[in-house]
Amino acid sequence: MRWTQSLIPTQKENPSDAQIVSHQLMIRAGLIRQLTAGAYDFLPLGFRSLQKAAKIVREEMDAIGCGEVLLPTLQPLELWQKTGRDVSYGENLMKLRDRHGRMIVLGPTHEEVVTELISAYVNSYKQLPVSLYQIQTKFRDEFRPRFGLLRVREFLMKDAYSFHANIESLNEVYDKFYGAYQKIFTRCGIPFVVVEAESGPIGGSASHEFMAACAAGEDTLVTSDKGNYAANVEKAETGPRPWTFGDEPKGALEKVHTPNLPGIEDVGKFMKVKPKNMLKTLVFRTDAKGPALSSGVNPAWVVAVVRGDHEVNESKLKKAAMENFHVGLQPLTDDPAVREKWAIGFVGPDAAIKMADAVLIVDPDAAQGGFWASGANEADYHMKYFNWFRECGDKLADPKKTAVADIRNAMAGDPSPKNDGGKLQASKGIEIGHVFKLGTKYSDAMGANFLDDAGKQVPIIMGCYGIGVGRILIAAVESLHDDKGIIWPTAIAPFSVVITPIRYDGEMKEAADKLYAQLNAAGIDTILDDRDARPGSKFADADLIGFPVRITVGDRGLKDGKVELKQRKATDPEMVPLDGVIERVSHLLQ
RNA sequence: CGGGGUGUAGCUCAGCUUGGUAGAGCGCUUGGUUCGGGACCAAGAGGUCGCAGGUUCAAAUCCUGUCACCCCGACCA
Repeated sequence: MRWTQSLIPTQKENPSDAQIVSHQLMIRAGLIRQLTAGAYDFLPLGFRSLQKAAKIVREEMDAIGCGEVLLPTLQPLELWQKTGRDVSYGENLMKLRDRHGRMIVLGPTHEEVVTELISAYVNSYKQLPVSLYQIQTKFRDEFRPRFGLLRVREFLMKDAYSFHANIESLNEVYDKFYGAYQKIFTRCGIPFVVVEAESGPIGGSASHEFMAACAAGEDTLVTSDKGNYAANVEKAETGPRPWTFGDEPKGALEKVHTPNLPGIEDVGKFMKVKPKNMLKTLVFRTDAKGPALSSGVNPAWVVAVVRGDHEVNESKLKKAAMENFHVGLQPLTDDPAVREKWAIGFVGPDAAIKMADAVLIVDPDAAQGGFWASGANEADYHMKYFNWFRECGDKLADPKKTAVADIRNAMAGDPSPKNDGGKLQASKGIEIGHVFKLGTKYSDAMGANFLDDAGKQVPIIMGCYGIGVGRILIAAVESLHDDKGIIWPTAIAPFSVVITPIRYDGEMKEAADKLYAQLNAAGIDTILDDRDARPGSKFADADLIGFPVRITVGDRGLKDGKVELKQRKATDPEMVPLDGVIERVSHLLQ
């Protein structure tokens, strides 16, 4: 490619609305341009990188025997109604009405469509397993698109689905995808970690996320300093944390008027109590009738208590509620019916004790003696010197009323769940891939069954596997750049080599043209900077875009029959004779 | 959706408080001098100041509405 024949709008200044490095650099290097919130033009260089990443993905999918398909973006809403995801996917689902008044969904993912496809053609266990993938544009009406390509409404995704007659087959194929993903991200040159993620209906280690470690990431990873545990914070467990409710009261209960204070922090400041000495109390409505409590009433409410500086982890709480009280939970909503019964915002743990149809789940860190402040169960009031036993009595020891369980997000400093003395650490990452054992959620909903070897109709077992292709680029740029610009890994660089003639005329032009032809003939991806620009700005652009190798053709070197060869990641250039360029470049690009 | 902010030339921004014929730097065009890390001189092109109303003799500037974009938050009420 000749520079002057392409569209490469580099710019010196950072765009004012770009917050993270990858966004800034990708715009400055002329790779992408924002059209509207969450939608980007891929310009020639950006598209080349995207295509190279997609090609690597494609090769590794083909290598594990996955068949490539292309499924429609336009999907009938009815399909989504079958699985209930027209509701559960919520506002993120892009919908439109066609000229006949039919409701169309712009596909955010393709479980419904691919399951429909498989159910039409697969009837027997003899046809299983099958794996399909596609690389295609997805649409999600993200609440808040941001950070360049990180969170967008339209993006290129590789999505794959596998179909199985039994769990063993799923596990086998899942491991293949897992391995393929490791190869993909390794080939792309991105530093990444695999973490346990929120597991699916099958349980166990049924879901893994591939994370590129970087401070700009939206996900929080938790890892053990022993190096043997890594999980998404949504999933991360902690080792046992000792607890005891017992302690002598530190003082008489003191009610404090705390009006118009929106959060724990504000209340704490007002009362001069640190959040870690406060109890945060959340009220959840149950969604199923559990067994009778000691009071003889089914629990309608689960009251969760964590320390003021901690965050409730809803899926841990759900699990604890199920294990201890055999009830499911409804998501938190601001409901007048809830406010009628509870002084929402000012609830104290003792309210759960007094309420006959409520149960209490306390995080170990909150189930300690000492000084506590909490809500006073009355609008605009909190209380100080809350003491567990004095305020709650022996109901704390009643397993049908009270449970202590890990219900908060893991944090740096927590004990590792491996129970080996490891301490957890927290860091940020970008989710670039996700593998997931789906089970029969979609085949059940859509009636995708097959006849097993006993002649019985059973639902197909599924797995699904996604990669955000654009995020591969972000992850690379975020982790590989310096103050001059991007430092592309060769595998996904827009071009491997840039030829920079000091002046594009005379001898230098001749030599540059010849090298350009030779490199292309050798199958090396090369761009020729044939602009009539000063060397300084050509160098600056080459560094900004981040081509792995730059060949500078200047009169100084040509006198000795040499050109200068510089790797983007290296500090010093080397002089190479003209007839040795191909060999040297091939070597450097390996 | 709540809160905050910004819309002026392709890009980064000034001008707005206190209304009076539209500005700078970068980029772009032409000519010249230059030419190994973002050159210099000279001459130019380019904006109905997001959009719509209103106030006024007069609006980028004041008022109202609206749209777009950015940031923060959004389960801890």
